[in-house]
Amino acid sequence: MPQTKSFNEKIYALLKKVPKGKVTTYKALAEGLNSKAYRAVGQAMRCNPYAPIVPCHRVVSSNGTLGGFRGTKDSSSKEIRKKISMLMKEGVKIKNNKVVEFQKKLYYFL
DNA sequence: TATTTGACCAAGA
DNA sequence: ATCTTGGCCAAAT
Repeated sequence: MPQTKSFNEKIYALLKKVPKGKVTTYKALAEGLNSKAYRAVGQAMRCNPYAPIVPCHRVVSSNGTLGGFRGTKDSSSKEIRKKISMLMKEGVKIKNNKVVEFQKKLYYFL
């Protein structure tokens, strides 16, 4: 049986697997897929092309930053701000655009 | 089919 | 510390 699902779909599946209150990084997702397509991951999340089933707000950069579009360093985007609020509500605190103890809240796929 | 892009990462200056 | 460069991969055009 060939893999009918694209990489993107796998990413969504993995992201869906992440429990709330936890975060993951593009890298971790890629690694979970046995690939290094950090970029492809972000590219896929670019706009949740698949549905609200993909909690992109739970995805952060390897640096612990929100990642968020390369210019969104000050949470300019309201969407991002909203995501931050959601994370805070779930237990993930954000400080200075960075996840507090992000490494501790990181969800490991491996 | 080829080129461009993109919410990345790591290292170098 | 910030900025630039190179590299990586897949999806979109």
